Amino acid sequence: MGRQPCCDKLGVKKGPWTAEEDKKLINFILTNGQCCWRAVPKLAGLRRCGKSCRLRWTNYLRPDLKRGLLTEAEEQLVIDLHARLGNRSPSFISFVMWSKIAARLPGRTDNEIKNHWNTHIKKKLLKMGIDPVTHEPLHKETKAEDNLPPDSSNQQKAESSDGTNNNVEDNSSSSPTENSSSTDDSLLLENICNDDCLLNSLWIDEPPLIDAPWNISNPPVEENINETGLPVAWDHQDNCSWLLDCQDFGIHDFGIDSFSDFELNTLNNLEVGGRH
DNA sequence: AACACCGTCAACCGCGTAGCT
DNA sequence: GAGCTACGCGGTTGACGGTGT
Repeated sequence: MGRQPCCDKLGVKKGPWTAEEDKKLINFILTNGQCCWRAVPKLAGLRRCGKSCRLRWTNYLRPDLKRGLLTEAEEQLVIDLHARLGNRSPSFISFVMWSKIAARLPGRTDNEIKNHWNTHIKKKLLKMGIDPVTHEPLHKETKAEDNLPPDSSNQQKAESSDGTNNNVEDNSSSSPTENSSSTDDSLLLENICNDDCLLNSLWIDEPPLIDAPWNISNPPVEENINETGLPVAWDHQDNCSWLLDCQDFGIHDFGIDSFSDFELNTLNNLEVGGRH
């Protein structure tokens, strides 16, 4: 089937978002909720494609987003989840479900976690002598691959692990593979750190435990709070004081009736500072 | 001071697929 | 069941800021 572009290429703006655009998008979503992204740009008066609007919203403008570096605990969780989810694709090409991982980390986006993985965690693991893809010791990699096809190498290597890497990866060293039996999966599940229902919730179509994207009451971590009590990420907007209004909303569903006229007016009356 | 290099991350691209007709 | 539309996802790119020379 032919695939149409998500938007008219002509007249569609690309590149960094301006504060003005952000304001328009937030204003629109606060008013109308999230629906039909394709129509959003037109209705919001933006010269962007719907996809771009969705991305901007989910990765940057959502009021519940924490920003800043991942905490140690978050990082460990990402590593742990990556070890378990990374190779579950039927084709067993490395397939990381960043969105699933992100669902376990309140206030974090898949894009953010993906970036953090590629820029920080990957290097960290490599430095520790661990293959960030297989979560196996690097020195085993070449040995095992001599005798085994790539698809079946993980289990063998895991079993032959000498346990020299006493890090979080150790208990996740048996990345699932195509040949994983249900027994292997059971073993994996047993090893999951303090939430056995984790993978079930990820792999069965169950709502994620963290399923309240608008749970503004979820406090940002301390180190991400600035002197005004706001997430520091909001400082990144040159003028994002107007986002304050979002925090007070009962916007679990972001319905139009979730905030007051005053708040809407505040949004409308904000001075738009230049961004970037 | 000027330039090159590197790291980070926001944004884009294209594919897969759910859902509708 | 086929065709189409829209959305969500992971991979990738490129702009920008920081650091080193």
